[in-house]
Parts: sequence; C-alpha cells; structure tokens
Amino acid sequence: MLPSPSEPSELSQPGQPTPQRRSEKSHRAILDAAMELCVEHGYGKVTVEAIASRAGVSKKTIYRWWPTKGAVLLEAVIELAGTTTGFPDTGDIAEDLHTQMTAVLDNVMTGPHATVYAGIIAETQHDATLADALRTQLLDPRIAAARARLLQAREHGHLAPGTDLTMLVDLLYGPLYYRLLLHLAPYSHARVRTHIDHVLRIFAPTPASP
Amino acid sequence: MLPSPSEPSELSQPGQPTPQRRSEKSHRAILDAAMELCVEHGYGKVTVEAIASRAGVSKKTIYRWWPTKGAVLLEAVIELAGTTTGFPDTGDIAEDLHTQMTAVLDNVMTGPHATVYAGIIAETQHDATLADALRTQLLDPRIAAARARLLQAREHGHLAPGTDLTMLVDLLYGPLYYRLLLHLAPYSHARVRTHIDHVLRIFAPTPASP
Amino acid sequence: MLPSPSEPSELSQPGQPTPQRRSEKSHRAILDAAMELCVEHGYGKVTVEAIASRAGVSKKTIYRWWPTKGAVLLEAVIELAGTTTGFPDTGDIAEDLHTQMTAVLDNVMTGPHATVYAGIIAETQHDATLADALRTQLLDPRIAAARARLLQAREHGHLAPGTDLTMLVDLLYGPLYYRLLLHLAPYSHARVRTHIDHVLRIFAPTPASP
Amino acid sequence: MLPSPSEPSELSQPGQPTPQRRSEKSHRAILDAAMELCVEHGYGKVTVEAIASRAGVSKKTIYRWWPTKGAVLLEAVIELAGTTTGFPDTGDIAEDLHTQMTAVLDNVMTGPHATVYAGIIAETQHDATLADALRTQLLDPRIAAARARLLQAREHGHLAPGTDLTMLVDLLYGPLYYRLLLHLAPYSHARVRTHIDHVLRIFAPTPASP
DNA sequence: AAGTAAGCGAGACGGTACGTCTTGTCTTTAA
DNA sequence: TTAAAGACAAGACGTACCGTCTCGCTTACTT
Repeated sequence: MLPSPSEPSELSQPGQPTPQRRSEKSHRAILDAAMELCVEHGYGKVTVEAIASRAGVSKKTIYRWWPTKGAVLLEAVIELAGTTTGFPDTGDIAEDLHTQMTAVLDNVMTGPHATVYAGIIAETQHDATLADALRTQLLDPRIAAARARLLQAREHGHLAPGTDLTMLVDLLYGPLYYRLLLHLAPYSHARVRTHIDHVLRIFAPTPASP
Repeated sequence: MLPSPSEPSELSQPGQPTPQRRSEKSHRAILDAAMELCVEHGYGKVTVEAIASRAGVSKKTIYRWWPTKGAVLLEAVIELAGTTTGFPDTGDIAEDLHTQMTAVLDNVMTGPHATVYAGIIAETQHDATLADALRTQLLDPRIAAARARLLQAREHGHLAPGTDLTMLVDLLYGPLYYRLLLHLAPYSHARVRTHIDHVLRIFAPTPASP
Repeated sequence: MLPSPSEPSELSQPGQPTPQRRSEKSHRAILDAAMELCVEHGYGKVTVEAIASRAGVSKKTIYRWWPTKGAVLLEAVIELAGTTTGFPDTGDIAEDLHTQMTAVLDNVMTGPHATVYAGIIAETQHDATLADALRTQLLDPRIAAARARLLQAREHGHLAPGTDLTMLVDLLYGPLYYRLLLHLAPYSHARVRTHIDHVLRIFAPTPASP
Repeated sequence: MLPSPSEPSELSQPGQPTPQRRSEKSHRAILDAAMELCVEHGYGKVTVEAIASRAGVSKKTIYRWWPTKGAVLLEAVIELAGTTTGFPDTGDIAEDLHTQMTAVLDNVMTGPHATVYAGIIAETQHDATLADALRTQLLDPRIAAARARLLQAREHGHLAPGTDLTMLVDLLYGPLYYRLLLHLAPYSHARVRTHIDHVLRIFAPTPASP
C-alpha cells in the first residue's frame, strides 16, 4: 500500500487549506478550549474569539479548519460520543438497548456535556450545514446501528415480524431528546429500563398463544 | 369551574415600565413583524433592529416590553398556538389525541411556523429565562391539559388503572419534538394515528377477560 | 391701567403657548434645577429629562416655554448676571472698568458658574438660535453699556479723541473670554487692574505737551 | 538645537491597541471624512457613525485610535494648522506677528474651518481630556513659540525690558478668540495690523531720549 | 543544507447587531 | 383644563463578535 490518505472524509472543513502539516497541538487546544468554555460559562459564551484566546491560537487558524464554532463543538462532541457508538450484542435486546441508551444519557444528555450537545442541536436550527454535519457524522451512524441491532432482534424472533423499526426508534429515542431539549428532568437509568420495556411490549412477538 | 387562569399572568416583561398606556398598535406591529421576518428570512435574520424597522417602531419600545427577541417570538407563537390549547372530549381518547396532536403539528411543527417554534426552542438552550417562559406559558399548560384528559380516560377505564401518565405523555409527544428538532421528516396525520394506537396499546386496560 | 402685560419681549420661546397663566412655581423650579445640575454634575449631565425630573415637572412643560436646554440655562445665567449689568460712573474710568470687570469675573467666569457660562457659549457654536439669543439678551446690552461709558470718558477727555471704542472693548474683554474658553487661569482682581491700565495707556489722551 | 520634539508624542489615543500596523488609508479617510462632514453640514452633524460611513470604515476602527469624535477633529485641525506653526523672524516683530496671526485667522478662524475650530473649543468645555489634548498638542506649542519670538524681540530692545510676555500674548490673541467664539465679525488683515500696533505701543521700549 | 512554502500567532479591518441613552412629540391619567 | 407622567419614533452612542485580511515568525517539506 502506498501512502493512501485512506480517510478522506474529514469532518472539518475539507477546503483548500490542505495538508497534514496541520498543527496537532493547536487542533487539540482548540477542541479543549471550546469544550471547556461551553462547560464553564455556557454555550452563549463560546465565541470564536474566546476559543482562540483561551487556546492561544489565532482566529484564522480556527477558520482555516472549521466553518463555524458549532462545527468545532460538534467535533468535540463526536469525540466524546465516540466511545458510545457500538451496540453490544448479548442476545438480550432489552439489555443491549439499556446499555447503549444509558451510555448516551450519561455522556451527552446529562452532566456538564448536556449543555454542549443541546447547544449544538440548537445551532442546527439556524445552520443547515451544521444540521447536515450533525446528521451525517453523529446521528445517522448511530441510528443505523440501532436499526441493525433491532433488525437482528426481529429476525431472531425477539420482536414481532412486522415491527416498524423507524417507529420503534422514534419511540425509544424521542422521549430522551424531548426531555433534553425541553428542559425536563432527564431519565434515570431505572426509568430507561421501564421505558424500554414499555416500548418493546408494543412490538412483542406473537402473544404466544397455546 | 375550569382552571381558567383569568389572564393575570402577562407574558411580556412585567418589569418596571408600567401600565396599560401601552400602545396596542405598536404591540401588534411588533408581533407581526417578528413573525413575518422569521417566516420569510429565517430565524437568524430576526434581529431587534429588523423587527423595529419593519414594524415602524423604535428599538426602545421593543426593549421596554420584552427582554429579548426570543420573548417576542414566544409571544407570537403562543398566540398562534392559542387556538390549539383545548383538548376535545368526544369520549374516544385516541380520537381526541389525534385531533389535538395533528393541530399542534399543523400549527407549529410543520409549514412556515416550524422555523419559528424550533428557533425558540433553540434559543431556550442558551437563555434560561426564555426557557422558563416557554415552560410556564406554553408547555406546562398544555401538558397539564393532556394529563387531565388522559387522567379522565384512565378513570373511565379506557386506560389501565396503573397507567403512568408522565411516561404516556413522553411517549406521545417525545417523537414529535425529536423529529422537529433533529430535522427528520415530521409525522403525517395518518402516522400520528398509528403512533397513538401503538402507544395506547401499551396502556390498554385489562385484557378484557370475559 | 389695564392688565397690560408690559413685558412682551419674553426671552423664552415666544411661540404659541402664550398666556401669563404660566406657573411661576414651575418656572423657578426649572431654572433652579438646571443651574444646580450644571454646577453639581457638569454641563454634560444637564439633559431635559434630568431637569424635568429634578424640578418635578414634565418635559412637556419645559418644551412649552423654552426651545432648548441651552435656552433654559441662558435664562438662568442672565438672571445671575442681571446684577452686574450697570456700569458705575465715579468719574474714574479705570476704576469703573475694574468694578464692572471683576464683577463679571466673579459672577460668571470663575467659581461654580463658570461651567454654566462656558457651556452656553459652547452650545452657541452649534446652535445659531441660541447664539442670537445670547447676543441679543446678554452680550449686546452689556457691550452697549460699556461703549456708552467709554464714549462718555472720551468726551470728558479721559481718552484720546480718536479712540476706537470697538477695539478698546475687544482689548478689554477679549483676554477674559480667551482665558475662560481656552482653560487658562482666569485673571485675579489685581491683574485686571494692570490689564486695564495697560489697555487705557494705548488710548491715553494727548501726552500732555508743555 | 531647537525644541524639535522629534515627534514621539502621538496625538491619537496612545492606548493599548498597539502598533504601526495601523492602516494609513483608513487614518486618512477618517480625518478627511470628519473634516468634510463638519465643513459641509456643521459640527452637529459630525457623528462617529457618519464619519465611519463616509470614510468607508468601521466604527471600531475609529474608536480604536481616538477616544472621541472631538479627538478626530482635533487631529484634523492640528494637521491644518501645522503649516502655521512657526514664527518667521525678519527682525521686525510687528511684521512677524502680522504674518503669523493672519495665517491663523485664514486657516482656522475664518472660512470653512472656523466651524471646526470653534466646535472643538466648544467641546473642550465638556470634555476635560479633549481640553488637555487641545492645550498640549495645539495651544501650548504655539504659545511657546510666540513667547520665544517676543522674548527675542525684548532682548533685542524692540520691546521694553520689563514687558510681561503673558499679558502681551493675552492682548494679542485674546480678541481673536473672543470674536471667534462670541460670533462677532473676525478681524481683517488690516485690522490685525492696527491691533498689533496698538498692543505693541503699550510695551514700546524706553521713549528714546536722545 | 538551503530554499521555499505553508501553517501559525497576532491582531487590524469592514461590518452588523447589540442594548442604552437622549431628543422632541404625543397620549393618557389624575387633580 | 392643565400638567405630571411617561410611552413613543428616531437615531447616535460605545461594545462585542463576526469572518477576512495582512503581517512576520516558525516549521516542515522540498531539492
């Protein structure tokens, strides 16, 4: 194999700037500064100038690699959520869902990072580009993974054959986002379990008639 | 007597300015201008200056009565949603939910006003005061109304006795907001019906053992 | 005598409001408030609103009788200088000038009222109407009085026959205003005397030849 | 060596902004725009916004380098008067004074720029900082130059030995400012000559007793 | 090893909007 | 019926960020 760049789909701005002469030190400092600012002073206080200042970096450097402060935070959140990506497969779909959903809750929907995640989603309301990036880089892969796991469960007979996976995903995740974005109390781990049980009951496989 | 709040709770800034010497003409022009700007050019183009200019009003007049442009739009949205408030009571809980939920969808979650509503929710992520106002003035009354109707249904035996109303509301409305704010396709009226049926199935009253 | 108003040339706005039903109490309160504000907080802090507020008077009342805050202060200063108007006539022109000029210095060019007087003159630089009022109501009468006294001195042989009275007045008063408006130290009473002596020396009557 | 200040004293705001990365193009455009606005529409119409707009410059750029619109105009006037600075020395003090004083009259006390100069002096009545700047940067150097020339004349026997230079300067320049700021007709060149002759007569050297 | 071209820090720049202030007019309320 | 109280349109104030643009300096790829 030659030096194939092999990962062309950079999530930052793939514009003209170019190469791999990018300073990794600045890259890190920017992501960290953005995240810290958001956590410490709230999303509203995250400005490109503030990031630059705290990271000891020039504004130009930020604009060279990201189109928007939202993009910076998005990258930071993706990093954060990176660990949460995979679905486990223990054979017990309820258990696996619980594992994944509580991980999401703990990582980005409660605690200090909830602000960051909610802030990014907020920003996508006015920024179609960022909305695309959020979908492409964060949501779609995770939704796909969820559907894959659920599909497998359906095929294994743990869900009714005709189960509408889209609706199932909506019912599972919708309330989590609803509570995050409407400032309602987030689910506890226990409540997540109840929630999953309720939803799965809808799509339980044939009521096992004698 | 119904919980008619008899409208003492002004939704605008109840601060010092004072009384009812307020110009109703300006009030209207401001709400209209804000809504139009948002619909025509997007939430991002709604600035206090633009509202003032289009409404033929001075900025001071806006700041006298609202703390924030978000508060202006919130009042406009509340006005919009005002018609959607009540739950009908035909005796058929599924039907009544469908009536109310499609009204919400049509009024503020699809069409030109979706931008406005999503924009306000976005703004509440950075503005705790606005978040409070949204909750107090818009969400809480509607959630209470929904719970009241569901409670009645439970008492009439249309829902299982132990039904957790909070979770029921989460399951009903969560997916609507999830799809609005994550830029997924909104539900069609038909899909709302399916959705309601699925959710109610969870809490169906005792499997009727004759 | 009928109720002849007897003083038709009001120095305030001669506009439509007209009558003599004017509240003398408000009139006084406004003049006092304006003067106090200027003395206490500087000319810059004198706004119509501040005057109204301190005088317990509505803005409308001020605008009814004066066109400008400058006009209010002008009236106040005229009142102040009213006492200084007349020239004494002891027969000694140098002494009489000294009396008058030190009175002017003490009343409006030093002490707390210097700010007020300088401020009004400043305002006339941008306000032709006020400039006219200043000239007509304050300066011209005093210049005329000075010229009259000097003319008399010339006729009595205390000044050279061809003495240019205009230049004489310029030389006498110019330096006072120069020092006031350019923020140089004002003349002391003693220095005024020296100043007068110097200037009069120019126009001394014929050098008394044998 | 003459008191050549070698120009370390920047007349603009010497504050934090920093260096010589200043755009000379903007600098010029701002000074020109300010001066033009003042000449064309009067001092009152000179606002920072108007200057910025006409100069094609952002308000921030103005505030970065000057504390006040008055400071901008002051710099413009200083530039204007720059040419007038020096006193000639032909050996004839009356002639040299005439040269300098008519230059001042023509440059800043009559014609279109009189408004500007009078406006700045007006502004110093409410702005101590600007007053200082006016003194330090404009008046003091010129007064010093005048005194130097007069001192030399005294030493050469063209003025009486005990001549009070301060009073002499007051008498020479006072009437010019008095007429400028009190809206009286400015001196003509001929009248300046008469004026100088009169004043110098006071301090003529010993009556030449042969 | 020198040359060259990029990234980099710094920060000035033209803009836009902010939220506040004052002006002068107009309206409401109370005496 | 007058005047206080004060809301109003207008528009300048001085500040904060935006995103773009030089500057020199450093750093890492050429050749």
